[in-house]
Amino acid sequence: MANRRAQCGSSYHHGDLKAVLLNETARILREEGEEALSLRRLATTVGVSRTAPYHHFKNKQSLLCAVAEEGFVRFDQAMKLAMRKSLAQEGREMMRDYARAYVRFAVNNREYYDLMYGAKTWRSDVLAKSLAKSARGTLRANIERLQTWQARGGIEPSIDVPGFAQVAWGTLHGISRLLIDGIYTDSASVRRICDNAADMLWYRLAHER
Amino acid sequence: MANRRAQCGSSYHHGDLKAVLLNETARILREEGEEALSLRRLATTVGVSRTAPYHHFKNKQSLLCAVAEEGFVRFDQAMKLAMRKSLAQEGREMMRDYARAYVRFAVNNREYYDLMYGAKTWRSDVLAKSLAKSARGTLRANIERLQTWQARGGIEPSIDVPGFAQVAWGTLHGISRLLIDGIYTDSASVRRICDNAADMLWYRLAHER
DNA sequence: CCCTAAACTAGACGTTGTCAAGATAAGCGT
DNA sequence: ACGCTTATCTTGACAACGTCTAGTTTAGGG
Repeated sequence: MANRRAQCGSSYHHGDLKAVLLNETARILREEGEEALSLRRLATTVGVSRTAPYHHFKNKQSLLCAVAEEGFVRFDQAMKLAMRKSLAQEGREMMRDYARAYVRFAVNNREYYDLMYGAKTWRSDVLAKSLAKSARGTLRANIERLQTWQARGGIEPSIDVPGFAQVAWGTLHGISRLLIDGIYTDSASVRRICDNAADMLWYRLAHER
Repeated sequence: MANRRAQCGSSYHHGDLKAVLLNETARILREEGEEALSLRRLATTVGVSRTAPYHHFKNKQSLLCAVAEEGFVRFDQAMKLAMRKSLAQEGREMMRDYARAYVRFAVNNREYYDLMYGAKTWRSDVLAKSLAKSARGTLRANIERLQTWQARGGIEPSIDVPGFAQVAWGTLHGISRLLIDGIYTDSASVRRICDNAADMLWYRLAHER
């Protein structure tokens, strides 16, 4: 069971194919782009026959959804880590840290981010359950954190927190997408863009209407 | 030259193939999605051989870029029309109108919007020139409009207008994408989301730091 | 009226996603 | 030790795709 092909020379069973496929898929997406990913080439690269992946994933879309799901796990980890670091910060600086962390993850892990919030992923019914669970869990956690914060007096009581969260998410998502897709004319100053956005969001949170 | 095949029964030359291809492509994208678009099926649907489109477009990507370019034209028209209507408005209401118009266009013309700001379109070198010209022109026009407005005293002088425009674009783009891709949990209240975003943007514009 | 160029077609090649049928190996109870 | 079940992997096949090459048809200017 624990004999990998790479170590064992040439065994019929691979031993760890599923995990290897997930990693190699992410690598190809990152280094060569979505167009370059084909199941056949993937299988060949990994050293396995063309149809072997079908014993671990229903089809190509299912493989991509699995990669997306791993992306959500990594995203949660990255954001938790970033938040832990900036706990002691004052509000505005905390918002800046959050924005930077979000966009940094998106840009540095675009192969995952593309899948996490890609139209194909969400329109496919393959992972409708577990994927939506991961994703909506992330959003809900954010909203609850803000509401706790509001209850403690850190945020104006008149603010509609869920509504704000929607807009904040939209803002960070939009900036990330424009950066990833190479549409911003000066994508050099990512940090400045993030801080501008964060300040705007913080304004909205901290001021009465 | 003016004999269309549809009218003329069966002439060898189609007469209007390029325009028909552009429209039919948009229709397929809108009604059946990106995955359903193949050059062969497109050609067959239009009543022409498989390779006929290649006499009007270098390849599939080139066709898609042409559709995207038409999208930019439509976008400019739609936004100009919307702006003309809300010229007399006060600042905050004007911003709301702008946000609504932007998102409405994106959602109602998703087949164009997807291409206009899709990664494939921008990484492809086919339309690097004319496409980038359309797109960046749109953004620059926005910035200049804001700067004129600022010079007249409608916007705080301390505001960095280009920086603001980047963030505003990101916000509206992000909201549009989340709506189009079906990721927002309650996409029913588009108008409320837009107004929230617009108010936040307006706050940033109208208040000293 | 012919001739050039534009528009279109037919055939072919390599690649893709996926299915069906068969081969192999691991792990289990006996 | 042995056979059975089941997970895993392979080979062969099919239709659809993007695109290339070579040939065919038509329009319009000299």
